[in-house]
Amino acid sequence: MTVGVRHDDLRRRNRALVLTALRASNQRSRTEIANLTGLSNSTISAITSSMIDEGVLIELKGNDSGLARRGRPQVALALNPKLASVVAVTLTLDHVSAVLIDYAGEAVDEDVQDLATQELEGQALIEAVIDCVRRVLTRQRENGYHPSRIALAVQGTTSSDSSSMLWSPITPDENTRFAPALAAAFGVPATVENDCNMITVALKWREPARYRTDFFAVMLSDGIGMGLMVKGELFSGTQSSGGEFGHMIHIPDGALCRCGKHGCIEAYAGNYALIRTARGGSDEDVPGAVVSQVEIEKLADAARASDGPERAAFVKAGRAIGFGLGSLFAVFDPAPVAIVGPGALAFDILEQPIRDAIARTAGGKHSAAISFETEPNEMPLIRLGCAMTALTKVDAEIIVPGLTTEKVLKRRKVA
Amino acid sequence: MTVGVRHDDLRRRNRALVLTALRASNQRSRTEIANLTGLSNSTISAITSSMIDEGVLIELKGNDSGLARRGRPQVALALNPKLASVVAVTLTLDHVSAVLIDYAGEAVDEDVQDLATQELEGQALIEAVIDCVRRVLTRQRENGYHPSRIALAVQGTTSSDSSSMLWSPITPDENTRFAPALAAAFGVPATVENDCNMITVALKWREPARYRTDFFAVMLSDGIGMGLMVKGELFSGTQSSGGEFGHMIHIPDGALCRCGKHGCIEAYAGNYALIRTARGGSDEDVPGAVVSQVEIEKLADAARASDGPERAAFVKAGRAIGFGLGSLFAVFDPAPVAIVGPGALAFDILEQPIRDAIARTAGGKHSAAISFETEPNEMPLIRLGCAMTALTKVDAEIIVPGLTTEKVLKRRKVA
DNA sequence: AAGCTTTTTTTCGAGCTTCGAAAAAAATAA
DNA sequence: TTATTTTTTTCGAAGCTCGAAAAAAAGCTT
Repeated sequence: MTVGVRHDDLRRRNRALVLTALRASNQRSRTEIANLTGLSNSTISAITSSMIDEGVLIELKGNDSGLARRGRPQVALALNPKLASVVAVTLTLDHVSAVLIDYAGEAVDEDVQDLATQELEGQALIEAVIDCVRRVLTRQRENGYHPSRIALAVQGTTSSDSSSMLWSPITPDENTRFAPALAAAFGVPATVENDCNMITVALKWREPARYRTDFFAVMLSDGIGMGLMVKGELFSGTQSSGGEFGHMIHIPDGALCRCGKHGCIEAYAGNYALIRTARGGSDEDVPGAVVSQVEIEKLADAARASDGPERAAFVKAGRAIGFGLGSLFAVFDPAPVAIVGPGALAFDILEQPIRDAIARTAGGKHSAAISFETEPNEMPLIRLGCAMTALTKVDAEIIVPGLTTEKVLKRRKVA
Repeated sequence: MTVGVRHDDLRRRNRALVLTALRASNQRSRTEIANLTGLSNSTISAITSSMIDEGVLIELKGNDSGLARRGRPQVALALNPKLASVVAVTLTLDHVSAVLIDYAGEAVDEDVQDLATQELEGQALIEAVIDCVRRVLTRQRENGYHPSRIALAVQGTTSSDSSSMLWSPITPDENTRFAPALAAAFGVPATVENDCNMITVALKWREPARYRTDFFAVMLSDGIGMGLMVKGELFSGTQSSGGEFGHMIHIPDGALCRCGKHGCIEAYAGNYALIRTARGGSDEDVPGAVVSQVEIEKLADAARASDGPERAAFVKAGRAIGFGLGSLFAVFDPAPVAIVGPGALAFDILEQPIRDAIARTAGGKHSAAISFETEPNEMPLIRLGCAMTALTKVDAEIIVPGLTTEKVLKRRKVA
């Protein structure tokens, strides 16, 4: 049963609203916040003034945005970048990167490292990630940054409690418990999230006009991932990160997938599948090593040039993706689709087969109306999603009224 | 942007909590409600006493539940059945029924009518539904029932604003705008909902222990429907009722479906598909008329008796359902499944093929652990779901503090 | 049967919070 | 320098929840 609403919950909620308004756009005046939230000016005044005292917000002075109007000028409020910081870590095939981000969402410093992820056992992988984070932190310690959270994004399935990477294509190890290890190493809470989910979160922050309430983010790379935004909320699985679009079944008992099962969408549309098909391999050929981006680009160029086996491979892939989307649309209803990742570079070849397939499904009733946007470079999105996920959690601690920021931060240190 | 929380929202929320607690179990004392909601005894006392004044709640006196304990006895509170009423209407193939339900959720009177739905145009169908409702109401008017809402459940897709039936197998008409017509005829708000969604809602009310937060309700009948409960909320589509499990693609460009597309799950597992397959028809045969339940029972008996074409038909159907569930599990993660409707009577033949197929998918990792419960009789569930949906909406009007119940009811009359 | 114990329910004052109105502040316009 | 306009703060009123205390309503004891 949901628990009753007490009096301080009210203040907490409204503090959260103020924080959200400022996260969505770097700076806002009290009056703007009042209009945005529907709360009265006096309430916003009370809330912001206590948040300024706590060091959560700062006034941006001497910041007249050009136009000089009559009347007392609005004074812009902003999140205090020095209040806290978080580390957004991204672990992909052969690379790990850690970015230190201040409370206002600006990147402070970054460390990128090559890593033979496929040859690293779980513990070694964890340590490599920790090292990467440590490098940024030692470099920035003198500047007074003590991050209060670490968010890691990985390719692969993660647990719904954000503690473990359950399975990933980038390493043989299973159920790697990143979160506890990172938490222990740095004395702050840590989470592991699925990369596609982070992309989905990021799209909403970056382009709220286009990606508002309902959309699908499909990641085309070696594997096929997906993130779903449904009714304005990230839709994750009930037990895991969910959204394993690549492992919906395209052809029952069909082509061999990297996951060991047969007929998954990925077994037709993943990079390895494209290569397998284009080179005339059998559907039963065991998925090979990870394909370089250059190779896929060559394949795409060949497909564009002539109607040979390369083009057939892309058509087969598009067909798998299209029928999969059609099935999804039957359950969720049609919604805009963002095609993210390297595969977006070949979307010109994929689009028609995808649309043709969707049109052959009941779910794709209005297939022509479905919008596809492409975004080949997924890394900035993953980082943004990670950063916003972590910062939103910091916000959740800060909104507790009566608890001064120092207390919040101290509590973190102890934990 | 979410709107700020004002002071009276607080009271409204807590009133809602009290109402929910009483809806979930017929009667509860103030102390029980306080413990359940986490609110203080004084608050519950204040809220319930004003709700009693408003006529929303009543005290059940002289109702000592046997055990005589020391101390002042708890006095049971209950929803006042006379406060309001709703009509739950169910429109299925060849039948329409309307049940008058009091505010406490008890059925008062019912009208059932045979109806040649497949031969009725939209307007005639609407009028038949209106007539059915009118019969119950005129019969009960002398007893002082003036329902404040009408909820209609139909087989088929409905719009997400609950105003129209977009498509249904029971009638050739499309986009039948039931809700405005019912609202106009009776002067109260009306909604149209998908039957499977109502079943899903009902399962949660009826067996909260088993069907709590995440489960799938699959309806096996002439068509294949589904309702999803995800994280404790009914999951409906963004534009329509969604959850069109039957029209996820099983075999791309496969068997001809009733919807006109090819390869839908329904084209293998719907009643018409079972008959088509068992009788050695081609996958391209146009789906025939609606199959009687008797005929399907005969088919099931034949399948049980010997390993002939009938059993092959059920295996093919189970395989389609299983692969579909596997794809769903990839997106939502595995969850309990309730098999509802006439098809549940043949579940003994279907279960093994379903489990076999699920086990062949990545989503069905733990296929053996997935629980299936069967419930052949769907009508009571549809009605319960309808009733609870309507009553919950009545609750939402009643919780507005300061607005006396008379005002709420008067407002309804005017509207 | 009267008083005691136990449990539930109500009453009452304190402490928050939000709101509207009025006041104060800070700029431009005249 | 004064008037005007707009933003922000201040202040009192009203509403809500809470804890403590009081009242109510039963069984238990002697």
